Amino acid sequence: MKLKGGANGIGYNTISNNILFKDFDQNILSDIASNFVEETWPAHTCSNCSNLKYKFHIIISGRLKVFQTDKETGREFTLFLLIQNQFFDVISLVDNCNHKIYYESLEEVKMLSTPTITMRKWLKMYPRLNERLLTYVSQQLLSVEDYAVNHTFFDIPARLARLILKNLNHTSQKLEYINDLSNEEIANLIGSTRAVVNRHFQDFKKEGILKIGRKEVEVINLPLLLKKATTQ
Amino acid sequence: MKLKGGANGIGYNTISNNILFKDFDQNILSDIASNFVEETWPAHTCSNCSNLKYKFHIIISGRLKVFQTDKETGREFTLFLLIQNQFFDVISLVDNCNHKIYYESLEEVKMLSTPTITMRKWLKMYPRLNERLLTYVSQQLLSVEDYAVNHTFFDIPARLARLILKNLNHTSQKLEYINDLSNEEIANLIGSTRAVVNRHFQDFKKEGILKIGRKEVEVINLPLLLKKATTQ
DNA sequence: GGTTTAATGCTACTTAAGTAGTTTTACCTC
DNA sequence: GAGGTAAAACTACTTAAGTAGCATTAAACC
Repeated sequence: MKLKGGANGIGYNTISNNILFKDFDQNILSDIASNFVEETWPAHTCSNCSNLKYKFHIIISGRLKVFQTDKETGREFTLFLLIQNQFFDVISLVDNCNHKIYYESLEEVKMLSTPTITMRKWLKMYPRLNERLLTYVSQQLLSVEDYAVNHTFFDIPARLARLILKNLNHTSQKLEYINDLSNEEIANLIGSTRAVVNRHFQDFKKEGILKIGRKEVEVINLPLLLKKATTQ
Repeated sequence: MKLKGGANGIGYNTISNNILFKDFDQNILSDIASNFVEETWPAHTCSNCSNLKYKFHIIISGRLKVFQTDKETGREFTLFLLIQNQFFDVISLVDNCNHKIYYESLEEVKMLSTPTITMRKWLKMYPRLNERLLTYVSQQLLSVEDYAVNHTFFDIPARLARLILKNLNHTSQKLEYINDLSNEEIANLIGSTRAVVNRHFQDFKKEGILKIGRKEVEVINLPLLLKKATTQ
């Protein structure tokens, strides 16, 4: 499962193209890459923060769901879907708070990992890293803020419409990145439940807004969808 | 309204005690302090990001509400209540995204401000600043995440109970920091409305959990409140 | 091709959040 | 102490989100 990330391997390529280490000297990059190991999580591998507390990860391929659960009801809420070049967990890098969070690979996910302690050493050595992590965390903050605003001000049809619009490829009229998700996973993204999401998908179909296949969504009437996204 | 922050004035004191600049050399601190000006916002002064886009602020005293509004319904949602030594807006410092957000002083608020461009210059000069901003933004991320989780998993009584517990002084049994807020402002904090918050406050009173005066909350039965906070 | 499994579709019901509107209370000011 | 104002308390109503349970369909796998 683990391979040493050699100077010319996938590790080096990932590191050198990553926003964090972009424009670092080549020999520094080699050194950094050699301190990362490659990990592969098969589809639907689950983990929680306590297992990963002491490691920092960079995704190479595949989608990783970052989520919270309510033990009482079993409901999930997806905070982020991480893809290529994104990292986790920045929070545990910054301070040792007990940030309870869960991870699941939606398909096979390849990633690089290095001990938190190593990453902290680099943060001291290369101050640029702090700046870049700051940009990344700020984007995450905006993303969660967006979720909070949507959940507070909009009903499910509007939240569903906004999720679709956010992930819409305007040339193909189809969804990118979340197109193959089940109703259940869509519900987790907008903070609702499968049955409710499905109910509104049916409405959207009847109103001629969407064409919905199995794990596939296509927008038929964009103006109507835009209207759904703003008015309750 | 504006005063030059002199080397021995309130500006210098605020800067030198702030987490951002703590342990900087005294002459650097003086230079930094001299680039800040003091501002006073009377109670209930409102502003939005577009007015403040080019300035970075540090609160000296008073509470500043950071919020979003829905124009349709007029509802508000409070993201943060900023107090002494906290800053805004870090996001506009990091990238020039159009982060739409509003500000309102709950009472008279004193703060220091400096142009964003000056702050950016310091970030380049003193890399430590990035590290400290990163810690601050990470905390904000956790705070918004907490809001999102609460809003997704818990009903109003639970969210209300959790808000009270988070702000409870365990020796006095009274609320700190948000004790004098109206039902309306409490509602904004948990993403609900005044009437609903009041309804559940009445229930909490009847159940002997809280004693509620005008703009004052006291916890009578802590175990029951804890129970409300976890079960729906 | 037949069986199993998972996703989707659908119906019926419950409940709590939101809304509107009015009444009462406390507080502040003159 | 009277009058005005803002917050809080209360009543009645509407609606949509959530829940449960089952039916149907598509895909996956022997």
